[in-house]
Amino acid sequence: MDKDPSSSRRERRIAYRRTLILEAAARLFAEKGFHRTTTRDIAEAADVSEGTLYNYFENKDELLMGIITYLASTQHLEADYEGILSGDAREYLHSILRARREAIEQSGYMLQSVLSEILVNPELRQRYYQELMLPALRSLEENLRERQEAGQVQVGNPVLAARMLIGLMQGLFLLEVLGDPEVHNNWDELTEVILSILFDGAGNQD
Amino acid sequence: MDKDPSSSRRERRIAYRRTLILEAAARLFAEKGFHRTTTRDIAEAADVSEGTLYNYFENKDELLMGIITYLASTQHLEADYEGILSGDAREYLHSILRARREAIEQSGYMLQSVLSEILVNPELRQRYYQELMLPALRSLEENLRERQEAGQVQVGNPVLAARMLIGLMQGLFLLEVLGDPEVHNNWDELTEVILSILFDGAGNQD
Amino acid sequence: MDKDPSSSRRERRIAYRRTLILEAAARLFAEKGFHRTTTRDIAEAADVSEGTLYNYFENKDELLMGIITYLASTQHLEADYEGILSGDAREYLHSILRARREAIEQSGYMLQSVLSEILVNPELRQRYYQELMLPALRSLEENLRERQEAGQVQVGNPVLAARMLIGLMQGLFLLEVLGDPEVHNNWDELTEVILSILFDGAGNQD
Amino acid sequence: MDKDPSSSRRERRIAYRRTLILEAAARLFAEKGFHRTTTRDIAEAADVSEGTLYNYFENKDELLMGIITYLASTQHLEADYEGILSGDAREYLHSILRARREAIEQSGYMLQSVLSEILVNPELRQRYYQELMLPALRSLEENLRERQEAGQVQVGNPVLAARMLIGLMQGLFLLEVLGDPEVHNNWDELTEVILSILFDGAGNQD
DNA sequence: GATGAATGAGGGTTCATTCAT
DNA sequence: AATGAATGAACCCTCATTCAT
Repeated sequence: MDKDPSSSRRERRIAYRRTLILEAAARLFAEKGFHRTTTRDIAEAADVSEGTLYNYFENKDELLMGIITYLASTQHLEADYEGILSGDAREYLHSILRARREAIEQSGYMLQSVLSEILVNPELRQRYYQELMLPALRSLEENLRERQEAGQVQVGNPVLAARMLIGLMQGLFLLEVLGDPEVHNNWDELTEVILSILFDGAGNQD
Repeated sequence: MDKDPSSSRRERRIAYRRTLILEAAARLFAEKGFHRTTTRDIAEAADVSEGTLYNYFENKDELLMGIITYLASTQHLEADYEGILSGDAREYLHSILRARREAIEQSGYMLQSVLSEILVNPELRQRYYQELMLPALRSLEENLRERQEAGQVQVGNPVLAARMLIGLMQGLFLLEVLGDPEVHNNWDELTEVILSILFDGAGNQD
Repeated sequence: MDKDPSSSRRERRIAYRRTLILEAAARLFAEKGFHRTTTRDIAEAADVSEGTLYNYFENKDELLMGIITYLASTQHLEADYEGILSGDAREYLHSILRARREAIEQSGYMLQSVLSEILVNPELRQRYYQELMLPALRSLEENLRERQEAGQVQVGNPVLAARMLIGLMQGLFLLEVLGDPEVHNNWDELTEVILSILFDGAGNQD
Repeated sequence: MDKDPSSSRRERRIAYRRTLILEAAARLFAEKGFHRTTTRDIAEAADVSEGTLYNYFENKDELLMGIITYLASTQHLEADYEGILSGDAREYLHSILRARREAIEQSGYMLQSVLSEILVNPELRQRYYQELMLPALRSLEENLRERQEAGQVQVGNPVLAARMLIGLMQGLFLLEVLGDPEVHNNWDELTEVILSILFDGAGNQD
């Protein structure tokens, strides 16, 4: 009697359903915004009833919190920025930019869905900053400090340099969301321009 | 009878009230978001009746449009980026960063109020991009191109370099909104770090 | 220009509307209970929109509170019980019973609408007790005490005798609501029986 | 195999569980009302699952019916009122008041839980009247009639006098529920006052 | 019999918008 | 132009009930 397998299959389906709901919600939030998305919309997109939503999330706000937690758990931004010291500094930055690009392609809609509300919801804002932003900033700071000590880079204050780089990437994401065709179509060349300026400087030293 | 003087005085009063409403709305939108702000909230903050709002704006959405138009008309971002070719390139970038800082201090809440909706409202997004973003990008592109032709800077593709710089500034604004204390408290030092990296490069060329 | 009269007519209509809503609500609450009555039901019965309900009452619960306040303001139960000392004691009690009967015929549905919830809603219960029950008890106590001192009646402890009489009247109201035909059809005879027992006693003193 | 014993043990367990559910429900209904009590509340209080409730009761309304039936089967109000003719009339009334007091102390919450709905639910009201009220009224009527014929009491119309007495006791219960401290704290003295007035009259016959 | 996840109809409440004054 | 009461569509959420396990 395959009862255990079947019940574990059910359990898995239940656990999976939470993710399905979260993804459906995030997609809709990114498309039309948190407030213009109704719980009915989400239920339909996730192929469950409205009531079921509330078996998985206490209320609509908790869906946003859930998205942040999900992002924090799957993205491990700090991992991206920890990198390996042994690697060439330029290659390190290159890999960061590549990782960001991939993350955005895969789950940019999640970031977008949440970013809109973060701008105007203090509670959410703090959670986002603590759980996603700060870990990323800390990892990058640390890496820059070590590389600077090792003489690989010259960034002055690593704490502020980390802000500059993270800010740069957030800003490029914003331009992408705004639909700027240059950023969208020429990512690779843009990466080159960025790397070149950041490493060699835009000043004409000749 | 002196209708013209009296009506122009009235016109001025009307225009002034329109601005008052817009500022009240923007402040509230930045604080708690467009959708959590009711027309009643705005009416109270602007010290008019709800009905009166609709004499100045067709509907609530038009307030957002109004804020964008207001920003476009008062900020003249392109002016910031046009700068003067004669000036030193480093000094030019420095002045851009200073201008951004001042603009954000004065009317950052307006940008914030609108940015949240821009992320999830295609119509608004396009308007923002066309009226504010693109002019700024174009000015900066042009300036960079001319400076590069004059041999003052080395940025590769000026179109993409402009994206990098504008993106960087947008991203720093985001970090500021998120409440990052480093960005907020050490703006001058951050400016130095940015200028140094952008001009001299972070790579250790010794 | 009859502007003042017309606006005061409007004002009167507005003030009156509150009462209309309250009466409509009470009638429905008595018929099918507070919880089985929807705000839509009330709005339709009062011939206003649902939204308008909320211009007059903060929420559905406040309708119940409003009914209690209305009862307290219109019934002036204490007045009923204050009576006139000069009057014959038996006539006094008779007039109390008559007054109760009339009050119940006119606004019994209001009492019924509220009584159901009072039994299971502590907040409402306290309000009802303080605003309606206690004043009536106090007046009756006082009257009984004075009459007893004047040698008109013999009730032992007036505080408890007041409980007995008020309890009796509440209980008869309950029997009426329960649809007991005897109480409903023979009120006058019942009054005689009550007066006779209360004054002369049911014990056979011969 | 001994199926009968085991099944009767099971039957007993089932009947017991039914009672547990009923008691849990009544307690909650008395506390916060029928409509504010969810089936989940009841299930938790009775330590069963929500689904199990529906194995014992067809639906939520049937719980109320069940409570009335339970009251009717356990209280046997008629028994209280039948009394023994041989006893002294005053003693008879005294024992009635004592019995009510005890019944209320033991299962007043059940009466309260059901009374609230009775006031606004015609179906329930009729059932309550037929199954509980009428039997009590009939017994008391009969007893009074016999005692009057025997010359023990003078109540005029025994049918109406029964209403007066039952009404009085219901009304005292209401005052108790309302939290009146006098009724609650001085029950014995109140009993004396009532007996004295009912038997000897409040009129000053000297 | 027992469970509890899934359901979806229905309810209270909000709020942008209108319009008579 | 200014007002603010009236409106009603729409939304979030609850909860009695069902049913597969």
